[in-house]
Amino acid sequence: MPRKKTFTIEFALDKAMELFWERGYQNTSMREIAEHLGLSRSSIYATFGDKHTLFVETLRRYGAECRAPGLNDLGTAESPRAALVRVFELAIADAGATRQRDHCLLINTAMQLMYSDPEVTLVVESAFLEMENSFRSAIERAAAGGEVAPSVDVVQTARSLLSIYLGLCVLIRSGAREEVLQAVTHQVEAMLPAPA
Amino acid sequence: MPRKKTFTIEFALDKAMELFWERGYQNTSMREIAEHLGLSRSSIYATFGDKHTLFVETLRRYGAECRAPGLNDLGTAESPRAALVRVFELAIADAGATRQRDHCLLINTAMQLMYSDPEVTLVVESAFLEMENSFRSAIERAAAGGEVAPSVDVVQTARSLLSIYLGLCVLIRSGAREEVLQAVTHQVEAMLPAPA
DNA sequence: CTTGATCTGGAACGTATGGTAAACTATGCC
DNA sequence: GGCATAGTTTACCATACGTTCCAGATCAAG
Repeated sequence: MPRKKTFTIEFALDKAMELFWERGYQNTSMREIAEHLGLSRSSIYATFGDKHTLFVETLRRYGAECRAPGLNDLGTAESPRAALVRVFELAIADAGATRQRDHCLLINTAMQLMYSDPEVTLVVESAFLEMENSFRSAIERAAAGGEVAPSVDVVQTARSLLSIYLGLCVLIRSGAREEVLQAVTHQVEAMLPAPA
Repeated sequence: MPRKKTFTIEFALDKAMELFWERGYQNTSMREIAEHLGLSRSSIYATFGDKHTLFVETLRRYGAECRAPGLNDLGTAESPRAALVRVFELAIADAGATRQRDHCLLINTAMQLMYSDPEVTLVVESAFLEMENSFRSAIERAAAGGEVAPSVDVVQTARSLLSIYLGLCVLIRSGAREEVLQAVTHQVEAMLPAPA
């Protein structure tokens, strides 16, 4: 009996994400989202109920699907070490291409909404944990495959890589020079030395 | 002839900084600032003219005076290496003490206002560059004093430390567990190995 | 004490925002 | 074809914000 929706929620989330990503939560109004989506605000409110929950939904989708470029290949790559380094190189390369856009919506969010938003905090926390775990298992695989020295502390290195990656995102956003970003990549390589 | 101001601009900037620091730019209203300062809005507008310029002024003061805790000691410390490590330890320690408050207003700002604010971009960029330079000269001094191996690439390590520090701030903000933060400190130590 | 400049406080303005209510429209079942 | 259901739209509301204006308070010089 009912009328059918003229859009899928996935499409709406993706479109909304584009704006949140580019401008941040506070800087994106529901009007802009509606316009960007080609709908009126009420439809969005009817579907998602709230700007905040729309954003959380967006965040969840981002955390589930996108994350950092190259991160999803970590588990399957034949050379885990190369895949690890590639995560950082990709972040830098993409930064050059699309300057405006920070490449980690999660970090963006972490800095903006952590103030008093437990729901968002949870999503960000778990996303970071997942990144840490991706790094960890990749390092383990690399060690098992003889790509990195067994003396490397897996857990500590994974956590350090996470920290470096987040810092790299901040640097990119702040418009740091290419050489600075490259230094970070080299450091990542140095943190994953070949067996003696 | 004129009446005297009932507050110093330094005091006002410090007070305003407290709020901007805790809540970010967008989340801080001029009304809150006025209340926190014990003044009326007009006085603030008469003195600073604008929310934006007030913020930039605040940023400049922060960049000039505070920066990261422990960073100012880098140049004078007898043990530059220990001072370097201490910068990271302090960030973590302070994080435990005052949870709410991110310890780098600059990062906060970088993530929030970089979208389209060239003035702010400039301040943040130069502050990061200054941090990089502080790290660099400390590493140089440490190498000269025999605290770290001469094989350490000074420039690359300084830049990596900057990235790690920024990432650490994000992690702190995101409520990361103590162990994760500690891993970062250990990594910093590992990046500054003693001479063979 | 007067004067004149400056500062202060509060009211007020215009705007933009998140959110809502009610009218309108399309869909599918009887 | 009617009718109920759900989606979409238009118009609207209340609020909060940055900012400005104006009357009154406060000081220093003459």
